[in-house]
Amino acid sequence: MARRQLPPLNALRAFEAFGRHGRMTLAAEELCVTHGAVSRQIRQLEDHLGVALTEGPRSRLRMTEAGLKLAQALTPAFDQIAAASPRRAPDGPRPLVVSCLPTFAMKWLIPRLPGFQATHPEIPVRVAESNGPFDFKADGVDLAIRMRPIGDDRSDDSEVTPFMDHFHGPVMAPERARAGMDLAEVLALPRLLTRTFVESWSDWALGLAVEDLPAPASEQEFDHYFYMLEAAAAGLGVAIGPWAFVQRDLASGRLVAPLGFIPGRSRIVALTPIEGGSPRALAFRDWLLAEGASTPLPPQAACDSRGGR
Amino acid sequence: MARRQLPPLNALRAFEAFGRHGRMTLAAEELCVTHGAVSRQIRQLEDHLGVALTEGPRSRLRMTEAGLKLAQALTPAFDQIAAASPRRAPDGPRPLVVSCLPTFAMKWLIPRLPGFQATHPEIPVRVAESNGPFDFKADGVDLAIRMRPIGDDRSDDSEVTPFMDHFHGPVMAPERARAGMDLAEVLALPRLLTRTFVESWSDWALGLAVEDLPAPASEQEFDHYFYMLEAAAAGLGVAIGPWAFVQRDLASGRLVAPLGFIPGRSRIVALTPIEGGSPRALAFRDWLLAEGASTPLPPQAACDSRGGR
DNA sequence: CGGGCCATGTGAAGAAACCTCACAGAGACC
DNA sequence: GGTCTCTGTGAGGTTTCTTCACATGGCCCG
Repeated sequence: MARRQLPPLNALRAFEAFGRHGRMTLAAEELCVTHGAVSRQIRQLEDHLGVALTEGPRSRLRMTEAGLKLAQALTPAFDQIAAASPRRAPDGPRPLVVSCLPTFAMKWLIPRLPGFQATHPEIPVRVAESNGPFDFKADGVDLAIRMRPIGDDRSDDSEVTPFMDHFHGPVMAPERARAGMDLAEVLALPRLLTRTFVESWSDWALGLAVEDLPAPASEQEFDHYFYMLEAAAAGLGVAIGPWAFVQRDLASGRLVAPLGFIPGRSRIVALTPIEGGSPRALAFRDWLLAEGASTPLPPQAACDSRGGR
Repeated sequence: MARRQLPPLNALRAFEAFGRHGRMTLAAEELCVTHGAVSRQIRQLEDHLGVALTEGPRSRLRMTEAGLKLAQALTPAFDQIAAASPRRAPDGPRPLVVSCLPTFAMKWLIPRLPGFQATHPEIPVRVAESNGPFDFKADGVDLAIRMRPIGDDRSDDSEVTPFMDHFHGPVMAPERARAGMDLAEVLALPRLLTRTFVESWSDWALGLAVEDLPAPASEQEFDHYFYMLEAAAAGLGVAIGPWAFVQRDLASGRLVAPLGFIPGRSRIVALTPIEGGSPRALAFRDWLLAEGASTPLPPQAACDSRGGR
């Protein structure tokens, strides 16, 4: 008689967070619980569905294809729920609202936020994740972080402050890579794309001074950057990963970048209202500049603009 | 640090079910819990959000506008989750799959299903709710229920069996209605539409031999029939309601139909595969015919084809 | 107008789910 | 081999959810 037979919702939420972060420990942090709780929830979900959602050794867990598919559907569903749920007005002072690309927030900004809080404990920060355009006034945004082509630093209603260069390169699971892999080999692998930045491959090729990329073995498109990167980690193919997004996964060995990284045609910029940028927003911008300057640069590209071996 | 601050998910599920059914008791039945549990969940959700989601006396509860907005967003989100969640294969015999319009399922078919089960306990039935086209083989559908214009009883791949006539008329909350209300008064009210049947008003006007409807005070469109009807019950305006869908709400007084009902240009039909319709599907079709014949007809239309007073 | 009916609100107690703590196992890296 | 990181798990406590039974309040009908 039940119209729907939904899996346990809390387990779905836990798995969705795991899907985005790629590690239970991080998902647990987001949900404000211990890693054990997340482990149990995901286990419960797998039992309920009768499908393996994770695979690999405990120390380097990845999603199965079924898991990736489920997580990709869950993220927009929960986003929709979050967007539709009115929030009661907070008691404290209005936080500084920073609009940011979701993956940049997760992989770069949020891990560094405690540093900002340490220097400016009086400024509460709220990160609003968004890919698209925004309006300072209508959306209550104080500062936005976006990608901008180099040179395109003019805007009618915002001041553009580049604070970090953008390097990118092909990344994949260690099992797919070989020592001394060359360009042709990489291009022969299945390619992974993200809908939020479909030009990634052509942009990267342009940086290599390669006009036309050969057709790939296959292509697969994802709705979000982080799912594309998780798919790469799961061994489904090769993705163009921005240095800032994959730095930690490279360090931990979940991903490798056999061709290294090259500078992209964009920079990561902070946007502030052209007039009346609040002191708090300017303080945040200054902190971004300092953090950008102290972020390590990628290793020397193993494959420079001459291409191939 | 939490990326999202989602309300309690189980409370959202309870409220979503309440939103579709319009009554806690029915929602509780769907969720296989008692009405008290649903009542508490919704109360918890209202406390969490700090927003009233329901209003009106206990015996005739309705959603507030905020509640309607939330419920409308939750339904597709949960649908998406349900669609993405793989289900383990059931143990028992393959059930008879009946594809049906969601609102017809909820308001007419499901309340009568126990009657079918009583006569045919050996045939398990699964109701698959769907608005769109379907494929008997690809979707595993044994029988489908759809609306069909009268006379359009031919089909390449299915046998069409009309089993119930379609009557419709404007319905609204009792507070919006007056005794002796006439056509002009009804047409002056805010109009409610549903995306799944946008022609409802023009179809109804055609039945009245009225060529052009005057522009309404305002229009509001909903994604589902049942939300449009809930909006009508909440007093947001007037909707064209099919007799089969609103019969129970009229009986209970949640809705009134001051102009009565007139025959529509469609009939409700059962579709079975043109060849190899299983005996189980035919048994179900026969049962539909009997149920359709025994469904009471609407009261005499207070407003016939001459229109107005 | 009073009794019956229906649907929801609620107190208290029991049931279920969840979380934490602490430790174990398993790779990875040096 | 030692150490670090991350996940799996047993036991036990805590919170949350449900149920049952009854109360409340509106509607209908005679």
